[in-house]
Amino acid sequence: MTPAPTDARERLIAAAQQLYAADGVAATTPRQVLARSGIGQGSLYHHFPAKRDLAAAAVARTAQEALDTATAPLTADAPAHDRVLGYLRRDRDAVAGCRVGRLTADPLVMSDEELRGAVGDYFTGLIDALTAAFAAEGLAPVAARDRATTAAAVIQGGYVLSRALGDPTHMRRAVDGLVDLLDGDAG
Amino acid sequence: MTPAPTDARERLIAAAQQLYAADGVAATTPRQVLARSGIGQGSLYHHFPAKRDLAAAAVARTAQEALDTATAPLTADAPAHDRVLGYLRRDRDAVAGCRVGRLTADPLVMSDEELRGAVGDYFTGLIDALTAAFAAEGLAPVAARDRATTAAAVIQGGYVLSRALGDPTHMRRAVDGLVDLLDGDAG
DNA sequence: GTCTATAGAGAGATAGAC
DNA sequence: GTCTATCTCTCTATAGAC
Repeated sequence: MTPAPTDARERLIAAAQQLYAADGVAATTPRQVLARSGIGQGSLYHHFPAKRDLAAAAVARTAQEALDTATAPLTADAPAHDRVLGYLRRDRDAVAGCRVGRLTADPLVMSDEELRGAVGDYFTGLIDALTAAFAAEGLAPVAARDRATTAAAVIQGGYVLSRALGDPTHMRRAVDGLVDLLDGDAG
Repeated sequence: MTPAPTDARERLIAAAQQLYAADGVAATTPRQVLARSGIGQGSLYHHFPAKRDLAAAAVARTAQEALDTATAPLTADAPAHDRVLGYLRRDRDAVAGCRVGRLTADPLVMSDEELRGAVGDYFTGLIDALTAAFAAEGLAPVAARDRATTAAAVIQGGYVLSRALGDPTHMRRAVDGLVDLLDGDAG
C-alpha cells in the first residue's frame, strides 16, 4: 500500500514549472515553490539537493512538453503546407511569452550547461521538424533549413513583441506577414 | 571650477546598462553597479532613491540608443528595399541577445509600468519605421504593417535562437530565409 | 555630493526530531 | 520521507560623518 513514491517530487516539479513560466528561474525562490506545492522545506531538499537541481528537472520537463506540443501539428497526417500553417496558427498565449524562449534571458539557466542544453534541445527539435515540413514541400535542403529557422524566429519574435506591448495582436500580425510571403502574394 | 555635476550619475547609468545587458535588471544588484562604476554606496542612493529609479534611467537610455541604432539604416537615403535589407543584415552580436528584447523576460521590468513602457516604445518605434519602409515599396498599409511586424519578429526570434544554441548562425539563417521570401525566390 | 558603517528582510541551505 | 526550526549570507536601503 505504498503511495506513489515520487508524489511530492512531482508536485514540486509542477509548482516550479508554473512559477518559472511566470517569473523565470532565477527570480523564483524555493519558498514560493513550497507555498504553491504545499510541500515542506525538508522534502524539497530531500528530493533536490539544491535549487539548481529542481530547476534542471522542471526545465527539462517544460522543454519536453513544449516540444511535444509544438511538433504535434508538424507531424500530423496532412499536406506539408497545412502542417506548417498548423504550427504557425496554433493557439498561443502570446502576451505570456514562450515558456522556453524566455529562459534564454535567465542568468541562472544560461550559466548552467544542463539547463542551457535543455533549452537548446527544444529549439533544435523544433527547427528539425519545421525543416522536414518545408523539405516535404519541395524546398532544397539549405532553403528548407533557412525557412524553418525563419518560421521559428517569427513565433519567438511574435512572443517578444506581444509581451513587450501587452497585446496578442502583434503575434497575429507577425504570422500573417509570414503567411502572406509563404503564399506568394507579393515579392 | 565645478566638475560635471552629474558625472557620478552618468557613470552609474552606464554601468547599469552594461550589467543589465548581461544579466537583466532583476538579477543585477546595486553592489555590482557600485563595483563596476567605482562609485560609493551613498552616491548611488543620493542620485537614485531606489534600485527601480536607476533601472528606469538606464532602461530608458538603452531603449533610446537601441532605437536610434535600429532605425538608422531604415531612414537612410536609399531605395526602400535597400533600407529594409540594411536593417535586416546589420551587424549584431546575436549570441548576446537583444538588450531590449531580453527585458520582456525580466520580472522587475514587466511589473513596472514605466520600465515596461520604455521597452514597448522601442518596439513601437521600430515597427513604425519598418512599416514606412515597406509602404514605400508600394505595399498597402495593412500588408506593410504585417510585414514590418514579421521583420521585427524575425530579428527578435533570431536573437532567441542564437542565444539558446550559442551560435550566431541561427540569426543569419532566419534573416536569409526571410530575404529569400522577400525577393520572391519561392512561394 | 560622497563616503563608511550598518540595519532589516529574505535568500538558499542545513539540522535533527519524528 | 517529511516536518519545524534555524543558520549564514547577501540583498536593498538608511544613517550620519565629512
